[in-house]
Amino acid sequence: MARQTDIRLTGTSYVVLGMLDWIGPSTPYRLQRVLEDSVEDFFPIPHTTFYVEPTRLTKGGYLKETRERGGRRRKTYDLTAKGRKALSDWVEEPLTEYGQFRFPGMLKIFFGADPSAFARDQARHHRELAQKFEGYRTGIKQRGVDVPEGRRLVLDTGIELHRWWAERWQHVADQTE
Amino acid sequence: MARQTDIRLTGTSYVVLGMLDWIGPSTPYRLQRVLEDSVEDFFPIPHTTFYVEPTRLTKGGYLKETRERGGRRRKTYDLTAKGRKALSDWVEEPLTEYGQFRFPGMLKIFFGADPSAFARDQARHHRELAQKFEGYRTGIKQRGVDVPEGRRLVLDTGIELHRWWAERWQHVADQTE
DNA sequence: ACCGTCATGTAATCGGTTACATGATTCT
DNA sequence: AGAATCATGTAACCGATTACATGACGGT
Repeated sequence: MARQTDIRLTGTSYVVLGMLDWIGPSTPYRLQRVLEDSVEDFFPIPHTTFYVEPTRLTKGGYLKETRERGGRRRKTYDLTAKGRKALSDWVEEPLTEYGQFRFPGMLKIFFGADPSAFARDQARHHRELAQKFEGYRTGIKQRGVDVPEGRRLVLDTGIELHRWWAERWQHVADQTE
Repeated sequence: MARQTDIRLTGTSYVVLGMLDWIGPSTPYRLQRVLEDSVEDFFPIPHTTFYVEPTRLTKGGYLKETRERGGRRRKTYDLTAKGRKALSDWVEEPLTEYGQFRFPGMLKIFFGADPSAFARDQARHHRELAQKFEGYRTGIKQRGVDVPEGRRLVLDTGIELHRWWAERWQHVADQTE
């Protein structure tokens, strides 16, 4: 077995582990695309991180990497036993953190910016995201796919959340113009 | 004038600049305390960063630092003209980013955790925060303090947001036990 | 055959975080 | 006087981001 370095597992790490467990062996690109359509809302990750983080995880022994011979010479990652174990440990562990928000717009308003300059655009953004995920939900329902309760719950929350923010920004826009 | 290093201004930088503009010359500790009671919700920052970031900003020429002689030898920071300018530029600039969420709890649920283990606690957390900020709002109203519209708006949004999340987690708790 | 975009990465930087430490003040 | 907690910092690490770059593929 290759020498392993000790690495710390971060939220990002668990996203990678979790997604590999969910969708099976994947390339960084695929991980990124699937993230966009699933939990990006609750844990955004830039695309390059998917080329960096799996390397780390491989060094730590949580993943194994295989590389395509020809063509794009893609790297594909898969969970090792250690990776699978780490993931399920994390899932079982009690949750110690609370959610966080990062809203530069609110910051700007707080420090004096005029919301009417951007509130409408922010509203549109959240409305679009709500619609996108609603589309997924409808698709799932129509095709009668069996989705685990947890995932349904997260999807629902995402939809409601974006709706809420869309309304909120709309409210701000209406009030301030 | 002291030699200035070029530094990039981040969200954190603008929080520091904005708060100094708002509450006047302050120590790191004070900045941190005031943050907790204001925009922490929309931009969380750990306490040590308030001892580091102002140093950076001072190097960049955005702040000036004065140090207490005796006692705790506190450092107090204040805006320079450059700092004030940077802040107002940022306030005027169009907003290019959208809000982000980071909810490890949702992540865990998505990857299979049992929400009933922590949903109730998460709900309590958000309920408490909602109450805390409601307290501020009531206080402001009762004392008839004149708060700029933007700040009122952000405060309101914070309250509603935490209420929403409290209800949401409560809903999750009720559904899954 | 060319063009656009899809896809895949590397390298370097640096901001944020963690871990550690200790002095000052307040409370009992 | 002693305990508790309030307050103030430093140092080092490292994960995430930014900037850069280029090859593969699909469409026309």
